[in-house]
This record gives sequence, structure tokens and C-alpha cells, in this order.
Amino acid sequence: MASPISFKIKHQSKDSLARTGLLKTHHGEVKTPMFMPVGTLATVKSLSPEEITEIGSGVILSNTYHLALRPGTDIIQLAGGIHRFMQYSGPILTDSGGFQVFSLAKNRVITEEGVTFRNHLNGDLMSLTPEIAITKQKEIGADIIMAFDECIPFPAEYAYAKSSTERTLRWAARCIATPRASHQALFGIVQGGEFADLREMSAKGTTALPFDGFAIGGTSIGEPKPVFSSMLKAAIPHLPLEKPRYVMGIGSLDYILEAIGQGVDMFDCVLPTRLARHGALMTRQGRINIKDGEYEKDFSPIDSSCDCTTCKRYTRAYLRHLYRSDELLGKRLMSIHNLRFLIKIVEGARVAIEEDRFQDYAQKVLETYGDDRGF
RNA sequence: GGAGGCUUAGCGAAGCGGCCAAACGCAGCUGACUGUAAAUCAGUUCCUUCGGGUUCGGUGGUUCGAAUCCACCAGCCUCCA
Repeated sequence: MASPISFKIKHQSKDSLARTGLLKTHHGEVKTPMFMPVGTLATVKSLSPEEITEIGSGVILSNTYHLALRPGTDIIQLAGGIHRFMQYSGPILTDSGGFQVFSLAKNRVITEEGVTFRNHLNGDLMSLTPEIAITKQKEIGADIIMAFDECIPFPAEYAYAKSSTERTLRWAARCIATPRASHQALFGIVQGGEFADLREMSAKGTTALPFDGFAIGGTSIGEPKPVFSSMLKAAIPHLPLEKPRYVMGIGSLDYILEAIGQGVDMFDCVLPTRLARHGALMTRQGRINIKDGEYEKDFSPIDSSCDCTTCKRYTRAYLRHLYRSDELLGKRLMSIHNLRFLIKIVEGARVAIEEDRFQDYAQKVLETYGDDRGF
């Protein structure tokens, strides 16, 4: 069957593995590499769909586990799908709930069949299996849906990583076999923990299945940067060049630039929005905490080079005031800034790739914006 | 005029003889956050040359030892005439 998305590589950088491309989905096309803001509960926290669009984001994420719990996929189906439900007309990707196998570890039991959660809202039992995860995602109706996997914690024992990765592979085949909507693309997820042989095995096994794109999961969960880097190196050479590659859950600049440099096209993260809600803002000088006393009388914008609406109109002193007063507008304005700031850096990366100077660009960005502290 | 109660760190409020530089909340200051159980979480807030030094309305006393007991003074509150 023809893929419901199309992905065309526009330019392969000559100075690195980085590449630019165009991803066409049922809800529009987006340039890659791209950063995808996370909107777990069918909302990028504090932002309206209009604001998300204005920021220049291509795809946004949502989450199967959370939406299945509330409001329930039946409600989203009744609404006519997630796009109509939340009034966002751009492309949407849903995560399968695999990350919640990791993040809600205390409340869950994993078996070959799938995962049983004691859900975090009222403690009721809830099951996710590959079949259920795909079916729920079909009901939600996103453009790109994800295979159901287990995000292995870091660090993990080799034996556990191996058995988990093999199980994720078996789950992948079941995901493929489960019907989805005709407009939906399905991405497989490479696991393997920090072990190169497992990453390779997982990549080969996953790409043997007819997925529309390939994600690398189990990253940015506490592993050091060199480990992250080698996780990618172990997997990416085994991914097909012509299909989109997605590293899940990375949001700091150093990780993003590392991934782009290795030929990754998509990434998502809660980091910019969460940091914004907590008063941590991205600037050319690195991260600042807007609540700090030094910004009390600082009537300059967060970052004078930023073109976001927050930086065009509002001062650090005002944002500090909003933050300390726990005013909603502060969270919104700062979320707009962090997202736009990050997306603009990725836009810059696209230009640099097409001019075959990505390495130089990445190095300059990291020098200017700080080090591994990232954002 | 009479009876009783209260006064603790920036604010509110525990403590009622030693384990009290004094719980807790707020406010303040700082840090963290990476496929969102996160408008959350953690640290910190008398002074210090890190040995210690000054605190619990004020003064004096009892005691080996007082924020805690007693006396007087000051301020505030309630009830009865």
C-alpha cells in the first residue's frame, strides 16, 4: 500500500550527514529538520492553535495514553477526530503511550501481551497492547502514529535491555498488523538502550517492517551526551535514507544539533514549554531564570534578536512580575518565546544544511548559546 | 470599674522547663526540569573570621538549665457592669 505521507530529501549536506527534506501529510507539508512542540492533552500547554501556527511549528504531538484516559478516544471520534476536536489544522503526531510505560513505571505491569496501568487519575486498571495502542490512535486520528514500544530506562542491565528490545520488536510487528486509518502513517521505534549491538539489532528488525518512518527512542532520559551520540550512531546507519527519522524526546540544543548532524529529520520535546512555564527562558546568552532578582528592573526583551511576539512587545521586568504573580499570561508569553526561539534555531540549521555549512553553524550556535547545559 | 486572654524570626502560626536558632504555612532568594501524573519539584532565609555569638513584647527573678514558671511594666483583644 502506498504510504499516506511522502518524504522527499531536498538537500544532503556535504559537510555532515545532515539533510533537509519535505514531509507531506494529510494535513499539510512541513520542512525538515523540524522541532515538534508537545501537546500531550490535545493542547500545547497555555497556547492556542493560532499561536502554535504563528510560532512556525510544523507538527505537534499528542499522547494516546493521556487522551484515552481523558476525554476518551470515543469523544475525540465523536468530535470528528483530534484536528477538529482541538481546532488545529496542521499535522499531528500521537505517541503510542510507550513513554508512559517508562514514566509511570510505578503503576504498571509489563507482559508479552502489553502493559497494564493503574492509571494516574483514579487508579483504575487500563491496558495498552500494540493492538489497543494502534486502535486508539486510529480513533484519535493523528496524521502520524507511533508503534507501541517500551522506553527502556537508563541505565539498564544488558539482559533486560535485550529482552525488552526484542519484545518491542515483536510488538512492532503486531502494530503493523493492526488496521489504522488510510491517511495515517505509522512509525516504528528503535530501542536497544545504550548497547550498540542491541541498537543495531533493533534498527534492522524495525526497518524490516513496512513502517513509514523510523524513530529512535529511549534517549534523553538521563544518559550523558556521548552515550546519546553513540546510541544514534549505532542505529542511524541501519535506517533507510529515504524515510523520515525521528529522535524522540530531545529538546536541548546540543542534543538537537547532534541529531541533525547525524541525519535526523524530526524531534520533539516538552522542554521548551515546560521550562517556560517554570520561568526558564532561552536566550543567546544561555538560559535565564526570569524570577531572579536581577531582572526586576530589566526593561529589555528576553532576547533582542528574537522575532517572537513576546520579545517584540514585552520586557523581562514585566514577565518577571507575571511569573511571580503566577499569572497565566506569563506562562503563555514565555512558552511562545521558548518555542519560537528553538524553532528559529532549527530554521537556521535548515538554511545552513542547504549551504553545506551545518558543522560550522552547529558549532557557532553552541558557542553562542552555551554548552552542554543546553536549554 | 470588674474578670479573663494574647504578645514567638519579614508576615501568619506551633511550641508550654533541657532533644529550641525554634515545627509548619506564606512571602523572599536560588536551582532543576528533555516521546508532560510537572502552573511541578528541590534547596535556602537571625549574625558569624564557622570556634561560636545574640533571639521568642520589656525589665527583674526562680532554676544546674527558661520561648516555656513567677513578679512588675507596656501594647492589643474579649466578656461583665
